[in-house]
Amino acid sequence: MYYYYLIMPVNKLSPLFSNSETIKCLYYNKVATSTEVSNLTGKSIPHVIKVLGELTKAGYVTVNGYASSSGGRKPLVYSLVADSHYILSVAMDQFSAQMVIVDMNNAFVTDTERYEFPINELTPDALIAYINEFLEKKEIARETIIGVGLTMPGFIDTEQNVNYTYSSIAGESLVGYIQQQISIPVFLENDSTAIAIAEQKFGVAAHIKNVMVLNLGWGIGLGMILNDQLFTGNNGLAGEFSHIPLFKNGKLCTCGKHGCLETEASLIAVTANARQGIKEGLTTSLANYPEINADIIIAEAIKGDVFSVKLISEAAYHVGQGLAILIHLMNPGAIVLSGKGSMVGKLWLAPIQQAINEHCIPRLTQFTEFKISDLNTRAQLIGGAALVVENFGKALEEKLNSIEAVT
Amino acid sequence: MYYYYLIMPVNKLSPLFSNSETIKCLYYNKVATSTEVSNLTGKSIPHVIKVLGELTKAGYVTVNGYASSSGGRKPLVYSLVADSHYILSVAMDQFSAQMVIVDMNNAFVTDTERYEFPINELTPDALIAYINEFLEKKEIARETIIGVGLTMPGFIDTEQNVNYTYSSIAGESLVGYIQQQISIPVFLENDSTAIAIAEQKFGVAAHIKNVMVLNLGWGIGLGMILNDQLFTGNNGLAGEFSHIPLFKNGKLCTCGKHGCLETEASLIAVTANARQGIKEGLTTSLANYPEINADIIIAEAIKGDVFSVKLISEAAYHVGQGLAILIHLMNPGAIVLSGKGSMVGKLWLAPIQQAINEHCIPRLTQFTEFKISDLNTRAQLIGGAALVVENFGKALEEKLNSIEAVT
DNA sequence: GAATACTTTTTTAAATTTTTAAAAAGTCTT
DNA sequence: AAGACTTTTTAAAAATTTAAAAAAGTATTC
Repeated sequence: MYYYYLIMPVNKLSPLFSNSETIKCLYYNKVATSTEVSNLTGKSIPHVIKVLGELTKAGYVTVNGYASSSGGRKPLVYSLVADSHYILSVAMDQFSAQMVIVDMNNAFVTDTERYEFPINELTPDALIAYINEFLEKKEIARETIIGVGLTMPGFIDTEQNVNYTYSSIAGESLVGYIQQQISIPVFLENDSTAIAIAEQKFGVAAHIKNVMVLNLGWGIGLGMILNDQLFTGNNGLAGEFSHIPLFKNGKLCTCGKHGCLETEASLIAVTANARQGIKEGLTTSLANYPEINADIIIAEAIKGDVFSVKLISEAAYHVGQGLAILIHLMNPGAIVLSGKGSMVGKLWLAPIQQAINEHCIPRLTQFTEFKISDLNTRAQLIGGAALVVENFGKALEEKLNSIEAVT
Repeated sequence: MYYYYLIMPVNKLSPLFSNSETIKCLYYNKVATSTEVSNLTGKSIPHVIKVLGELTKAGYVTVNGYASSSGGRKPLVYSLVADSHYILSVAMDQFSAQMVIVDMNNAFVTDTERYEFPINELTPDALIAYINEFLEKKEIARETIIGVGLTMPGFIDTEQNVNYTYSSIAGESLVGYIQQQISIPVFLENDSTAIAIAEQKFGVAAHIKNVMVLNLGWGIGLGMILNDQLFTGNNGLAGEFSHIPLFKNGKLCTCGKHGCLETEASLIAVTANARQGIKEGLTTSLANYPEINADIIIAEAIKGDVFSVKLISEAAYHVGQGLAILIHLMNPGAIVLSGKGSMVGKLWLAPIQQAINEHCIPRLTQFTEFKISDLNTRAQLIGGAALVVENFGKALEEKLNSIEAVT
């Protein structure tokens, strides 16, 4: 089992790289017929059938019987062999990392574990230790893991594999270092971008050509799907929705500028406003807590605390102001509320709509639909796994190279 | 000559449609070697050489001798036959239409004529009369014109071929009507989008993957090049930069909303501010005019009138505020100042930079370059012609169909 | 309820396209 | 001026697509 890749002649495997489009297709659709794969990959049916046959022989793909037909020959149904490979998804936010292992049917095959630490204190070696600990605990053979999807906040340059914001963990060449230490290919991506991928492939953004996916968390991230593909800008830094200069409130933002959207609309701003309100002696159930945080405000808002609802509504209205700009510029087919904050998506929706109605040309708004994510807190983990699938060919190749280097 | 298309068997021509990528490539590069065409179209060299041979035989392409080589066999240089076809470009703004005929080397082969009228009073029949008048005056055989590129301001849905803003001239099916009346295929596009195409293909935006092209005119239009291709949103309505809600000035915009960028930054706003200043008795050479307009203010600003410069600077600063948002969202490689207003591009640049410095995260600005168009007032006309080239295959097909219908 | 018409998928064979390799044509250095 | 190196073009092989036929169903009709 361990020597699987070694026994197989290298040049025998090479067609697999070019077949990664078919693998992606099956991963995102769970099951598919040859016609469906043909339509999705843009390859001809005879070619697709040949590829599927090869992949079946190689153990990546299996036939699941026949699908029904509206009249005509029943098509064979193909799917990936769920346990042929696994993916480790590592989803970080400012204060923790969540890990889970995903199979080739996009199913979580382990519990999700959370490791807590402030992100800017994390070292590569500490992260490696967490990953090793997790893998040993879950008793998944390292050789079956095709790649690690590492997703985190920050300005991430995916060409250079660098996180400019948190360079201690993902600075220059550190991704390469981690990859080498755990002997599994590692793919790095921004958290909001990962969430956008998840929503596009498995969420409410599926099959919409142009989508703005909001990551409602500590800040307000934005992942953009334009013309059915991820848009990350000229240097991978697009989507800094949080820091668009929108207010003349004089409030200093963490980015060093004044009046960013974040200063009025993030959960950090909401928490600050809550503290101010309590200090002023407002009637609110928040006053019963010794110390408050965003989770508490959200919880109380759901329970119906008027002040908490007002706080979130205000933030949401400001987000809506920003979205009005986005709609004018991008004319998107949909805007998706995702990320942690989407758990209370309906609380956000009304004030956002209000702001849009006030600030948008009606002719434009009619084309943009609002949707609330149903992936909940799993979005980033799913996106991280999809990131590895997107790079399946590359992952396989790197795995081969590393094994070749050992022999 | 007249029956050229009829003599040729229809199915003989069909490969030409699929060769339109090669034609586009030659049109945009003026001259190109087989290797260049191969790289640009993504087709293999043997295939490109075959296609070029066919096109040469059909009279579309000619060989221009050999290019120099940095070491190695000299490549053959191909170009389009300049007079094999012509394009009529019709560029409208709010008050006039400019027309010119362009050959297959992207050269203007006639003078540019201007027809004046308020755009919302123009009828399709009037436009048809202007076009016919122009064509007869220029003595260009109608059969050699492969298509008309019609570009104008307004919310244009390129799927439906409808201008929602000025529907009297380009409402439902009116484009089809014009096309039928003049027996030449017509292609409709937004003015700012046309300018963006022109800048990408022939201007300072060439070879940059992600570019924001500003159309500085009566309003402030925006055409976006994302991942090397035009982005027009889910319904062709993207780029409404003029109407992003940015101010709390209470000023009513033509769009019906308050506080649009246009209310502070357009030439209309500049003119209003100028009148106000004159009324207040400020010292300015503008006071010498019985009635002022944007052209006069620009002229006086160039001459050095302090008040005029201040007016334009203020507008430019506001444009810069909007651009700061754009940079955060899109992380563009370049921002191009184009359109009529770019004639005084340097006047705009300093205050825009000022605003960017104040409102943008420095890490982002370093990746975005500012450029001033060198296409001047020709940008929209060039873009209109390019629009026809982009649809060359379609144009040829429609021409064929219309001739077929006659026989 | 069997025969026929219609759909849809799969297979087969032919045509096209692309890739790979080799040959031709040229430049540059020593 | 010869040989090493580059680049384009041609030729042959490999891969992919297109078109057509065959296979396997479903629905309808008499």
